[in-house]
Amino acid sequence: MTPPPIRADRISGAIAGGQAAAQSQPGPVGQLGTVEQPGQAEPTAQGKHPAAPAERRPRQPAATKRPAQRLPIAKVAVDISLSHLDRPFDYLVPADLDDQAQPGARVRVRFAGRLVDGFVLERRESTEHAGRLGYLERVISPEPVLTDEIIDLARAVADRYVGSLADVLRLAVPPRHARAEASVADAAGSGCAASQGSDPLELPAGWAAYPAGKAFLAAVTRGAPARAVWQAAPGEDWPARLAELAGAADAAGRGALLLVPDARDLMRLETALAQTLSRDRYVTLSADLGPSERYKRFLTIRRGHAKIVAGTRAAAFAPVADLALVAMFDDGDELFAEPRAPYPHAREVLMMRSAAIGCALLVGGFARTSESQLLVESGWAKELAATRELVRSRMPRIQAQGDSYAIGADSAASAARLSPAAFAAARAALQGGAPVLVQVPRRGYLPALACAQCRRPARCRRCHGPLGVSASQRIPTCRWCGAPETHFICGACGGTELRSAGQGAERTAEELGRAFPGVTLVTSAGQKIRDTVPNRPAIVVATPGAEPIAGDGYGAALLLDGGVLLSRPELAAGEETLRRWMAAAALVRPASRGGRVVLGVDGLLPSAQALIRWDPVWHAAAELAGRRELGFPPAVAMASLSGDERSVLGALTDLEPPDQVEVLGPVPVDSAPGPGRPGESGGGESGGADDKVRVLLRTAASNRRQLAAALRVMAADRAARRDTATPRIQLDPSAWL
DNA sequence: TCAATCCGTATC
DNA sequence: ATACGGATTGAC
Repeated sequence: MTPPPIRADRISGAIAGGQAAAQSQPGPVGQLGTVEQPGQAEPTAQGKHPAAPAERRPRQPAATKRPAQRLPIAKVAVDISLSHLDRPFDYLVPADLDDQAQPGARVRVRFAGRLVDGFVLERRESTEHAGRLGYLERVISPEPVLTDEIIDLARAVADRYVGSLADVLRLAVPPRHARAEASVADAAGSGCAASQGSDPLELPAGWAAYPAGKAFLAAVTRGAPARAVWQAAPGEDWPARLAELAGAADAAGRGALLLVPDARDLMRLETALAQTLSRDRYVTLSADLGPSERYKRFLTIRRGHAKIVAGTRAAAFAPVADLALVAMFDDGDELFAEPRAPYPHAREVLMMRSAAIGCALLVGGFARTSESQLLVESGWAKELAATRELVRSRMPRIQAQGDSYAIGADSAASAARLSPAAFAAARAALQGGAPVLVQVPRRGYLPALACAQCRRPARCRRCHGPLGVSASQRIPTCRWCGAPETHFICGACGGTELRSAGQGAERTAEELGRAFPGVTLVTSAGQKIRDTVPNRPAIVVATPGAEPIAGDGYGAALLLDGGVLLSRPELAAGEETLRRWMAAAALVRPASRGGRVVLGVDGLLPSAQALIRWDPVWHAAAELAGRRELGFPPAVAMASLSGDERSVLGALTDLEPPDQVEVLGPVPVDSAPGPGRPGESGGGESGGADDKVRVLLRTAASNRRQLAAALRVMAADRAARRDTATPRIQLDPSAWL
């Protein structure tokens, strides 16, 4: 794809230097043989150094090294993250490595005097490099782990997120495991026809429930580049739906890539795939497989043995052959955001991939993200949602009960801080022989500020960033632009009082146990997560994302402490809350079979309204409209520069931004959590040494490429200089403080 | 006049 | 990051 931009002055400098050094003209291969061999290079001054006595090491006899007859040049991507070195370098392929050094192979090369790893990107007949070429040092493995498609994809992702190709390739290619390499059969079974595959003419009932479902399934069968945003109906067996699409691709002899947030969802999907496809047709891929198994499966995919791949976020780069479909479920899950540089989001990777190769794309979930909504509104993707009638027939009865619990009445309920409605719904379900799901929020949210009157997150009046109070400040301050707020007025209700949000609300399983004596109590949270619960009366306490599946659906779900979720300062708090509620409510039986959901917040809140009406599209449209108005992603493009003050301010000075870029900050941010670096500075005299700051750059979405390009030039420029650190650059970061 | 050192720059 | 080249400085 597009090569990284390089400053003109650097290019001319390189050419001038090269010409001065080069004796032989850059030219056809035949002349390359005349290039001076390493062994004949004039001796350096090393032998005269007093500390190192004359030690003339006879180097490898040069005569044996000759370039390969055909395509003697290898373009190599070296494993170096520095952005000014983020381009291919040419090496000579020694004749004896000719067979092995094929495109996609891992190699080792001498680069700036050091041996570094790299990948052969392509073989060429000639070079454009004016200087002297070195030879490939060795081929680590002839296994072509990279395909042209993945190389292009990785380059595009690196450009999009202002990262280096090396960084993206580290995400895309699992570490090599030699034993695994030997154990995977070699025969590329490209010829094998679809094994069983469902008959494409017989439409599965599942997709037929969606007006556009048939058309989408047919498009996948046909290999057409259809793009859809899917809102799963309540109670939907989404793994089965994804498996059906994969089956359609398989029946057509094509590949499919299905992504889910975590290993637990992957297990469910694998179970569904097993019911649709024979075992040798698909492979699952996740980080928790361990290095050997992970690499083994990667090779299985690369060698074309399995063309249906299901996995977690890193599988977005899996080298699946002949893709007809890329799909993901629950795209709002934060696990789809890669935490390592350059922080690509799997949704974006799949979008880029489908656009590049012209395959179908499906982004789905029970809820809808602002990002998906933008895809629909911009016309890039079509809507794939069930009719209102079908939704109504499948959804449970949902009511909101405010967050004023237990007005005197039932002492058992009040002990568990359950509202009477919640208590009644739970009791009815248990009496009907069904399990009850109780969703409680995870602990440990950051303290933030909310309007005391309406409890919405308090926003900065200048840039609409979240207000917070840190330990050092007394005055509420914007976490984005740093503006202090002394006279808060709530933009939503006009309230002027602030309260802290996100404190307190913790409910334990024991409390609930006391409220329902004699009922089986199950918890699913943190490390001990339950996958399923039997169809028997039980109280199932789970944190969001850890809800077990109930075979016949839950009789009721109590969604507690939504207020805590809603008042989180994150940009997507409302959206995220609805996503979690819907994921839980989707596990409950339809109202016609007695299914009930009780929501522990004020029913007038937009997120509550969206749940009660099961209308995630309405919510997403409103959310996106709001973000347009306030200038939030994904309506705009944002870049975050963070690091120590010197690097951030320096980067800001060096940056030549395109027009219409707004700079927010810099503001101090709490130093990143995680393993701290000991021994950074010796004299701990001034506490300001590790101060981290951040600036946000905001511009129109249509300006994103230009902003990314300008950031890349800045980063390359600073990396090339000594003594100038580059801050961490994140484009459209998905986590907001 | 030579060598040790400092900068700046490229890294195939 | 290093490693190299060219310029600069310092001592004979």
